[in-house]
Amino acid sequence: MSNTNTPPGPRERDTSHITGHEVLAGVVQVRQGSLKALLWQRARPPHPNRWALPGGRLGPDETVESSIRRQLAEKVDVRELTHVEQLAVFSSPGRVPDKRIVATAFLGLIPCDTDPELPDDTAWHPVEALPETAFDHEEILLAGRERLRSKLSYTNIGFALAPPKFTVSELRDLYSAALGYRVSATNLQRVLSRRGALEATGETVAAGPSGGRPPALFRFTSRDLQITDRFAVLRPPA
Amino acid sequence: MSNTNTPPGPRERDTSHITGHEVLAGVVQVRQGSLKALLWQRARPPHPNRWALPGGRLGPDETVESSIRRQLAEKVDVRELTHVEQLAVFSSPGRVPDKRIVATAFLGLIPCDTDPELPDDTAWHPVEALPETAFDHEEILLAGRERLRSKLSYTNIGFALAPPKFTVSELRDLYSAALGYRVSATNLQRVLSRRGALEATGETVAAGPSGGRPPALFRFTSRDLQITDRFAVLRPPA
DNA sequence: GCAAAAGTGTTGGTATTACACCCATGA
DNA sequence: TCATGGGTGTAATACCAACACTTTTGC
Repeated sequence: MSNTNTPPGPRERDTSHITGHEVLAGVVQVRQGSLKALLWQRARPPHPNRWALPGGRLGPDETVESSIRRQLAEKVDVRELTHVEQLAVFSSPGRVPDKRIVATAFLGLIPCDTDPELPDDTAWHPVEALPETAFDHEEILLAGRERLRSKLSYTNIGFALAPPKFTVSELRDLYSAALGYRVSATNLQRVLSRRGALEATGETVAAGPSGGRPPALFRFTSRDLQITDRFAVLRPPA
Repeated sequence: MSNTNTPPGPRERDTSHITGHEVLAGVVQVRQGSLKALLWQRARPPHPNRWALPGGRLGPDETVESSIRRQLAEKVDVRELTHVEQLAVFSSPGRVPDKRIVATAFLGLIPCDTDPELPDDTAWHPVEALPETAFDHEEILLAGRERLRSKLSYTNIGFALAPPKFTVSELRDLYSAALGYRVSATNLQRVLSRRGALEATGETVAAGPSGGRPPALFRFTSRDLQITDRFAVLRPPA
């Protein structure tokens, strides 16, 4: 198994058996009513023209968390990333041809009110209709979507998809896009309010062009990830 | 940053900047009414005499999953491991002195009716009162306990701690030990039955020496991990 | 019979969904 | 005034914990 891309120089040994480590992130955002992922199109082999997740090699003096944040800063502003979390390690020996690279995969979230400047090779793609992806990046992205969908149910992770202030209707549209099915605004507001994750700002905005009652603006009480529904069952005694 | 343990030979370059990868597992079992972890005592530096998690270097042709199963087979029989799952990546540059080793951590579960033969340097220790541990292994173990506690609430993961057949009282003791608080046998049976995770075998066993009604034997309907409480809220429409 | 342990019935409380209904605005 | 979307009230259901009660054994 020789490395066909960067042949070893005269004084270098073949290090293809040495495990390299990369970090990758499935960065998603709700845009135009559906969940989109940030992908860049590869120019060079392997997998030319296919779409890949942002990421890169782990540096010697960084954790996987700091590494992925550093590398994403080249694609999107770090301040725009409202949440980053580890997903899993992907380590099939053949996941990258002719090399041995283990990947630590992350989920990254961007609120819907920001529209980062993207490099020319980079674009948003709907997660439910991905283009041809490189390596195992589709699997990583789908794992990220599953994680997001689960956490929408028992945490306040919605804050990471939402702007600082929003109407319940806007929040419902975000949840619907991420979950893939229609969510009731009525019940969404009640669930999040009962759990103390949501609060009214007291402000309202003007009604839309077709009329209707002017909606109130809400915010998440915390913009850090919190588990709001610990212990569905078998909870410890009070 | 030189490697003080295996100094580079004459023709070798200093590779201490190259990221090595290891796999580690927090292997736990309920023994004598409390959750115990499998640890081995280090003889050599770094951290001599401290207790460490089983694991080792990732091989060139294996995934992290197959690697940890291979390495655990040296400590405990793989057939005795009823469940193995990834926990997280631990990657602080200083987590192992003088080396750069990224670890993929796993949680491993062993049912309470097996008592593996252990090497001389290996022993079970209560997770709530660990001895002095090496590196970041205590953090890994506590993360594993948290994962187990969470999954006891919304999956059938109890199967991995229990023997093939058991009474509800025995199962209650397993859950109590793993969760760290008393669980009601009455409600435990009802929750797991309602979810279809538990079923009666039809058999009963003799009562204990102090009398009492002879308990019935139950089994888990599946011995693969299944999420039994998907979507606590915001569930998709029927 | 009595103590002990297992298992069932029942009740009160809470969480959640669905749906009816009221509210406030633009046209 | 009416259509429209926002928001509240409420009923039906399901789930859960706690506890009373019954069952079946050993002594």
